[in-house]
Amino acid sequence: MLTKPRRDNLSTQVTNNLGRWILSGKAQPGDVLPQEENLCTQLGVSRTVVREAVKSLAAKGMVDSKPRRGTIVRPKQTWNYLDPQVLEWLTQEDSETTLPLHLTELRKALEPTAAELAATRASDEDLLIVQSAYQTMANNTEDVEAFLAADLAFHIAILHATGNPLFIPIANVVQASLHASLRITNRTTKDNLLSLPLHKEIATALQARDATRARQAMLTHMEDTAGRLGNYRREL
Amino acid sequence: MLTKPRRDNLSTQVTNNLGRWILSGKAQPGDVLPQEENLCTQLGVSRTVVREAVKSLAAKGMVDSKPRRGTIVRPKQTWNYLDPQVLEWLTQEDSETTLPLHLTELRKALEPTAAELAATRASDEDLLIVQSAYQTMANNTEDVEAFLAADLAFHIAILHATGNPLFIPIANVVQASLHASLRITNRTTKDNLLSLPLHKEIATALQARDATRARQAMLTHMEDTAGRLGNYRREL
DNA sequence: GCTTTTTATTTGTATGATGATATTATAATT
DNA sequence: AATTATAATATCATCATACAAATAAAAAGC
Repeated sequence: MLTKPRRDNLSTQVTNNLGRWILSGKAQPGDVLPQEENLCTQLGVSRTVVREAVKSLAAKGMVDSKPRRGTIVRPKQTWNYLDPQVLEWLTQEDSETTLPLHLTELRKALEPTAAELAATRASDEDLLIVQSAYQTMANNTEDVEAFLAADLAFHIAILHATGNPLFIPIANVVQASLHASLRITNRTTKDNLLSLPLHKEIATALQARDATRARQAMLTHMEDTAGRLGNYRREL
Repeated sequence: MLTKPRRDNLSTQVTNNLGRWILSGKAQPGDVLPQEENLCTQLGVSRTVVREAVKSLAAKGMVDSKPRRGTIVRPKQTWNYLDPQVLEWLTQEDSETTLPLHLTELRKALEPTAAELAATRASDEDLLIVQSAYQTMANNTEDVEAFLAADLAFHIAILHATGNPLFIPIANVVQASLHASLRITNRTTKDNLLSLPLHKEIATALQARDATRARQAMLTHMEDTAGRLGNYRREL
């Protein structure tokens, strides 16, 4: 079974180009982007496409357009860093350095609380999904890709089980973090075996609806992740 | 000095319309939006405008367009709940009920850690901004609007001082939370006087670069906020 | 029944024209 | 000379139209 190539449409491609361009720092906050017509000729697309791409970036808080003045890059404070595409662009620029640390830092702040909330609020169905994700992890310790996919599903299920929709976008952070773990730290089968019991403890605490224990278990997991990242960095 | 009315451009207006429409639940995940041409006639705008608005919503993870199938509302898991506009739309739907609780919950998870990180990493300039925001609060206890604006600046300064850009978008949550506090709980001058010392303690801890104390001070503040919200809800 | 081909529908892209608006430059006024 | 009012202009904003491409559904072929 093949996944269709189905390349992105033009405005998506241009959005990616411009997004990466900005994230790379080649266009700094305050800078004016080339005007529409120039972008058209430079990229070889119509104004329609350029405008739709710029609108997408504007929706992510990255640019702002006005007649006569042009389209400027907004200050970084307004960028939606938790947007999946922004994280992706950021990964391609920053993956070797501080991004993994920052991702882990945010997870450490949030996921223990998420686990705590989930322990008291999760529906039986939520717990089933957590359990099932854990099983998939356990069954795929040999396959790094499949393991990490299940790992992501595990954490997403917990975020979802908080019953607080505002926790949902943190899934993007988890995904970026796991992605970094795959790309940066040469993740091995052994890593999977080490992190498995940490997840089991989380799942068990949730099943027992023990909020304190769930928080602690998640915190342990996060500290392990941070620690492994630190080891990797020390090896450089 | 007047701020110009300067009404939003059409595509922004249409984005707001559609965004609110979806957040209100009148279009559920999986539903197909009216096709472009129909939206044009219904809203009395050109296809250009409709398409740019849809692209903005797509950038926030809320819809997805495909030829022949149309534009569908994506599952809520992909919505960027931390986007300022999404939060605004959400406020207009949900402000009376659970949203303020959810906002506070997220803040409680994040801001104590932010304060902890800020205590060790803040630049002298960062601390100056925190201090200055506190002063503005202290000078404006009588003016609820001005006080809350300074309150927001205070918390944003701390998020910024973490040195971790991923914490920045949480500013949107703080803003929505304070906005709710203004609209929902009939915030008074007395509330300002009560929350002032809590902020002072945070600022002092940061100044002393005492991470543990900063975390604790912020946690106390968050619990106070949550408590006040609880009191309000009990009065209903 | 299954696969392949055709068809119809909807979004995707291109282009040209016109409108609105913010900046800059100029002129008028004090 | 400084300030304010006016006009010019560059840029994005909007509209209208045409055609292309992609996809889901229907039809045809095996």
